[in-house]
Amino acid sequence: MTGLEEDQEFDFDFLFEFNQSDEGAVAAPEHYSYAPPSIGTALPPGPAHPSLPALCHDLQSAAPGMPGAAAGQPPGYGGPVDGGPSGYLLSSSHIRPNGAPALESPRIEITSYMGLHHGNNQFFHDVEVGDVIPSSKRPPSTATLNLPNLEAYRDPSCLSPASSLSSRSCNSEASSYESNFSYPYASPQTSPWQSPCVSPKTTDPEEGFPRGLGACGLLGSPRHSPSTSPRTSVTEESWLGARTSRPSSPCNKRKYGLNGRQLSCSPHHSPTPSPRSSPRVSVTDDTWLGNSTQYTSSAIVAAINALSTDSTLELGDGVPVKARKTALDRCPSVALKVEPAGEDLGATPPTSEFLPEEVPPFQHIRKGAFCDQYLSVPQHPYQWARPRSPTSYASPSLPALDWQVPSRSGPYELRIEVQPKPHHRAHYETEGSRGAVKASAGGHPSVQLHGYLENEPLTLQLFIGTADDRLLRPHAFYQVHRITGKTVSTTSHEAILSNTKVLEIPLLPENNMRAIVDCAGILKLRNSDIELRKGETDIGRKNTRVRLVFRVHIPQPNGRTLSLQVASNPIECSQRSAQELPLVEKQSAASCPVLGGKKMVLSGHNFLQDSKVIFVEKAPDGHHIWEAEAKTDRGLCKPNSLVVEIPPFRNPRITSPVQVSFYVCNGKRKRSQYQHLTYLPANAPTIKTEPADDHEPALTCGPGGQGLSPLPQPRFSQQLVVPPDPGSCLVAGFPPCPQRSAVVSPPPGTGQELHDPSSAAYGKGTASQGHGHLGLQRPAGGVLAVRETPRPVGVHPGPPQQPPPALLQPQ
DNA sequence: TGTCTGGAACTACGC
DNA sequence: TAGCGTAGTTCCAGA
Repeated sequence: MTGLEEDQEFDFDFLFEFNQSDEGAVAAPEHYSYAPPSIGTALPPGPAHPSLPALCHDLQSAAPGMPGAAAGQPPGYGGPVDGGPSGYLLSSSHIRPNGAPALESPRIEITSYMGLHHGNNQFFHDVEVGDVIPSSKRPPSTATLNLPNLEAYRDPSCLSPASSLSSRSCNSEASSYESNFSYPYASPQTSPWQSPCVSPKTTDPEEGFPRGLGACGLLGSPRHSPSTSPRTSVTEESWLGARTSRPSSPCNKRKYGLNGRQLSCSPHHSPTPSPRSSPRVSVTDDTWLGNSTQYTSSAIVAAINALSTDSTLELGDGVPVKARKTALDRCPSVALKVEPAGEDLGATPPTSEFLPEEVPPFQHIRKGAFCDQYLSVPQHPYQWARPRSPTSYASPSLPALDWQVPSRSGPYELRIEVQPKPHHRAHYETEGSRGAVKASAGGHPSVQLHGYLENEPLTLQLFIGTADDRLLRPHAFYQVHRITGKTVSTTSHEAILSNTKVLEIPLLPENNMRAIVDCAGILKLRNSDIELRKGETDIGRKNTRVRLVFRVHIPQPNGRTLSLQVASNPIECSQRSAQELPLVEKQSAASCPVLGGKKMVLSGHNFLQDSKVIFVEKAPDGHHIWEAEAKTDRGLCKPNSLVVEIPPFRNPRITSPVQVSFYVCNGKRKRSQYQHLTYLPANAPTIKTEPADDHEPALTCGPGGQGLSPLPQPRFSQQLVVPPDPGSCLVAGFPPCPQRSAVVSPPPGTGQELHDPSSAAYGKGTASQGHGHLGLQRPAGGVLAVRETPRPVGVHPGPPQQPPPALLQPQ
């Protein structure tokens, strides 16, 4: 039993409206910053209100009442961990913000992970769970989150035969470990860790295995190296036995129940146990091993997810548990070889630079676990240097990847200048790279940080995020893939944050803080591998849209760090979808008089003569209240353009704008994503609708303007919400906030120009969809950082809820 | 030779 | 339960 970051246990189950652009970012009137605990502790608890002064976004360490913070310990994951039981156990008197009694918190039992417990790790000298929670009170199954072993989440027998080293990236073989481990990464500005740098061709398990992992029995595994291509590794073949020339394609194909969950395991399922924990759910993944010092929030996220899903599932509520036989009986034979420090990129500070407490032993392990994925890139003038200010980036309070971070704050704005193409065929691990994501007009996407006048370079982080109706978060089935080669001009660097591969790209002042992202591809992970991860509830089937999510952390003079984030337009990554599904890139109108009749030109792909355009009005629960087929001008129909006549709305007497959706249908199951259009009252002044382009601001009546983006943005969750009454949507629970009418969509890729900081609060717009509840952080800068636990609220068993008073503000 | 890319075969799943 | 369509995954081949 080892210490577990208790900060994972905090349940940010407070529901706030949030403001997020359709770019997946949230505009912020104030700095979204991360401050030392001292700042946060000074913040009095209070209602989340946008008018509040800048609040410290420092969930982990800044929360008054949080043990770690109270103890005045240094910021870090260890802070809350040291807090003792309070972080784990929910007071029986604890009441959720919405008034609902909190469920008794499940406990998490962390199985000892041999070789990883180390006194130097701040995690491991903390209070152990076992010390806090009597074993008798621990649910035997539900709350027991096995520590991850090094088993891949995919069937080793289906290891990537990819010949491309570059394709063996994050979640290829090596990625299996990433799903279980995290490591602090080297960042030019932030990370005190050097870049993991291991020969991608390392194949010798024994040589490559970190010592600590050896304790897990992995060294004895007959399994092959994760970095060893099946095409080249005789050893692997020998271990795996003869593979068919065409391996049963979806080795772990799963049957989906009505709810998409696995009903049964195919007999063809790989005998290889799936990874035992979801990186997004398992405490063991994110927190236990990983983000020891930097991403406490991720740990919390993982814990919340784990408790809100896994626990529920395993508590016997009838929800099938996604699990296969675990890897207890077999471990992947992986080749993990730690390269000499500083090799990567030449300028990465060697590990030895760091104090022991900065680099817990398992960091080496972690690093080694992923070394295979790190490929050398051409030297670049920009050097990945040690962070100039440890306080600015060693902060553990950087937002987790699934936190909603604004794209603009103060003078700064992170903006996608060139959006990626709406289609990019992701490659599998078994394939070679399919190249970098490109821009529609050629070239590559570019991102620029505006308002930054310093001479210090920054790091642009890139990861693959979701593009569904829920809050932006790292995509479980896709990972960013670093592209290298002659055609790549941008230096990049890989890191793993909370089981998500992050590409780090320098933002250089000499380039006007602009980066051309020509080094980012997209790797597709097999659905079966991901879905079978413990606690993973997302399904990969037809979940093929992603977004590029860019982040930058800007050190502030006061020692805080300002984080900005912006997400690209959705990218369809499926080959089939790209070939068959209609895609609406642009629409010429974002609104229309209620009586309809207006012509609208749709631009996109895969339009057919018999394509239909269906307008629908959705109820909050998703049901269609109204449907109408628009008249299409077949004569003007082209594969990439479609002219339709907007049908009249069902109710011609509306008094306020009503947003509806529409999609192009090429036949059964061949529908485009929803686009949006706003019906205006007959007597309402006409809102001029200009031909849309990717940067055209949306109209003010909801995400209808999203239709201007190549793909519709999530309807409820990703927008910027400006409630008419700022407080009306801040009540606990899901308020009857007029989301649609109050939603303002910023122009794609440009942040939140329409954002009204004075009235906006960050909340969750997906309430009606019940996708999850919010975890809310109140940043010191006054901006509420919101995250969503992407799990159904209804089955939330109630993780230990110890909301930091200063961070979670019940209304 | 290695990478990128398009296409299609193969398999599993759902209806 | 078989057939069919759809979707995911893998492989092939050419640029």
